[in-house]
Amino acid sequence: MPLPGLFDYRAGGEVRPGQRVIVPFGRRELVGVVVERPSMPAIAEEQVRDVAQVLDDVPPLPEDWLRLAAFAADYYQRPLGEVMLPALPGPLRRPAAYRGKRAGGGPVARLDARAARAAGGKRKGRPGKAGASGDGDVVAGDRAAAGAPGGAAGMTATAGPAVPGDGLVPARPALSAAQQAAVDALAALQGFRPVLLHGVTGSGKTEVYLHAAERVLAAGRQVMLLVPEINLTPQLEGVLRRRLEAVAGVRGVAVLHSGLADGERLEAWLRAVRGEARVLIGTRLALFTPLPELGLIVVDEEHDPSYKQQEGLRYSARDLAIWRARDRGVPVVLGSATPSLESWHHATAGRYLLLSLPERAQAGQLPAIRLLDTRPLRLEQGLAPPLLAAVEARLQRGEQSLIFLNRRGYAPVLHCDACGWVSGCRRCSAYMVLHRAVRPGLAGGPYRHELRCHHCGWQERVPAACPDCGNQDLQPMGRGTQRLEEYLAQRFPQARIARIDADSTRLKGSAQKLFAQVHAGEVDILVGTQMVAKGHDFQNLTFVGVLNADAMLFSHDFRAPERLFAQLMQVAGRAGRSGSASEVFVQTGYPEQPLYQALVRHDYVGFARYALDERAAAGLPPFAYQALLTAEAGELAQALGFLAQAREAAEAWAAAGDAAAVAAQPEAGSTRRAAVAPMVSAGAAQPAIAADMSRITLYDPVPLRVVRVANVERAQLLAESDSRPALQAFLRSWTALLPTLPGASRVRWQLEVDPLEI
DNA sequence: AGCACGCCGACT
DNA sequence: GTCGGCGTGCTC
Repeated sequence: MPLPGLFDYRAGGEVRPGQRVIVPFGRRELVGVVVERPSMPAIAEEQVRDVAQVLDDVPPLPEDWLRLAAFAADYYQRPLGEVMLPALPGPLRRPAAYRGKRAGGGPVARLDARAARAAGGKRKGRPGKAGASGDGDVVAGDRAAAGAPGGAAGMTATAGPAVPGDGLVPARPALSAAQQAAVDALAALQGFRPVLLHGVTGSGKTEVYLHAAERVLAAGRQVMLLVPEINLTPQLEGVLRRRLEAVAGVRGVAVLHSGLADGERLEAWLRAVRGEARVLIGTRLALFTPLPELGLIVVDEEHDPSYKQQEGLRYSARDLAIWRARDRGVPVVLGSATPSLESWHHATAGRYLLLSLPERAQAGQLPAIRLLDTRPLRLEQGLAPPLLAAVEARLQRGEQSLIFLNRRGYAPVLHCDACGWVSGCRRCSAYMVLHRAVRPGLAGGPYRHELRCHHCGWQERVPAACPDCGNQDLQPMGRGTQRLEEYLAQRFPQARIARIDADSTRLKGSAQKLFAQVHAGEVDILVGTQMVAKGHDFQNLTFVGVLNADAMLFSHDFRAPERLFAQLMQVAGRAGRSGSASEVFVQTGYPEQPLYQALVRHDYVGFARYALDERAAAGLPPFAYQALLTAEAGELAQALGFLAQAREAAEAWAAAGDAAAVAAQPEAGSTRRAAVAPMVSAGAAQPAIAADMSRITLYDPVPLRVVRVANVERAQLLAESDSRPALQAFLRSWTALLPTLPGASRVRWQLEVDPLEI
């Protein structure tokens, strides 16, 4: 349960840490994980209840899994149960799956029985071990045997042998010199080592991962490959699957992500845990899968914000991957064309091994990027004439164009020119966005559109007239992808136009369908939000136009420039994959900005240097460590009040100096304590704290940018330190104190460690 | 998180 | 008189 602490039960005999048990909990039964066997219960013995059943249908969760969970719980200041819960497949967490008549031994037994029936007795339930299962093993065995003896040097040199047969496995391209150097460097690694693989878009990072993976597989170890969003990139999944199945066997590759049904997820998890799957490809949640023979972790597109879970346990799968690699003593490869500034900082400081792929591997040249200064231009529906001309030229040549606009809907707001009314959400402090109506019933007003709040989901019909003054001529302000699509259709009537954004891909499978149309050449102009920026190779795409990039340039989030640069590099990278010369136009009113100047030069390194200088000067991450306390309440004053209490309590610690810390931590060595801070007389009833408060900065509580969402008002308080351990020590004491504050019962609060958005 | 208890408003 | 709203408290 997401409750602090552990619960003690009585169990006879052979119950070991890592085993799952069914236990009574209040009036219910729950699946629990045995964490430790204390000699004494923490509560009166007569209150201790009995374990109802010990489950042994899966191997006990290994020690390193328990360590990982304990670390994550401690680091992110969340209950251990809350970490473990989502880390296990659903069916393994439900006691009902084991009790009652139909259960028949539980979900694992049922799954195995089904698999045995499917195998039809030929392979009589031979427990899979070390890749020795499944039909693909004939190939796998041969390749593994070829590569294994004396290391895999023979395998990874130049172009590997093409895998014969089905034509599904693409011919293996010869490695570029840079790729080869990276592969060799990875081959030389032993034990824990973080590696940053910095490769421009199209430089063939995937190929490097694959070679590294093949070597590890040949040595009989397992590989974990994390990707940001597997649902959006079935293309990548297909490539990885086919290539790795050639080595690990058809059953040797498991894929794990949140889109799977319970049974599928359980099956993939089991295959990984049992060692049948040699490669695990997955999204952030896959990080928590036990892998008995883990030999390598790869984090692809390591800068991607999707690695940060944004609800519940707000963990960073990339950061935990590095922790896990260290714990297991294996290398971890972080790959990106635009590494996070955190990773880049580590790499340039020598803490990570930096490997670079500076050129595109295949024919494709990097596209020429040009900034369109919009200030002197007259725009047509937000589009600069040179950009329209570039699209026109592509149409003439039968090539594809992509227009990138990171704003969905028709227009960001509806406006009354007569009185100044704007379409605000009644439940949020945000504008209602004008959308093309999906449900005709909602379509009223002059536009056959509807208004939608992107924060709370509220929808309503477009008013026929201004609610304040009755003016019947309400105007959409600004533009989103729908309006852009509409204009382009009118401007280029002969063109086939597709729009890819969260709205056009809401239905399952529709994203794949739209992408397939683009790949098949059935689309001339593609309009899209950031969804189109990731991962896709559009062979016939020779032009990318970027609109409204400046909006992000001036966001108040200090990470906005980093995200913008990464996004622009990514979207620019969609062009020119086939080798024909291609162009990227970025419309901006600020072409002199260093970010844009670096973009034109494809100069990540220059951008990173500039951005890191700014971060250092401002004392921001990666030069500082942060935690964000957020409070929600019916009224802003309550949220702010609670945060003020939280801050005052911490400041009282600081005022009391370290004396209380001395009292709180008798086990700490006295010399060390004396060195940390001078002794100050302890206040009479100061709560104890075991942190060096002189290294903690607490900022003023402030309302969130969108202060009200669904009638809840929100505020936040930032805590910062130049020392991660100091921050951690402070957070431990703070989270213990927060529930005892008088304002705590009036708000919902939440602490986020290493927040991505502030 | 559930699930109980518990104490005040709209129905049969 | 009863169903049911969600505030508060507990779960070894």
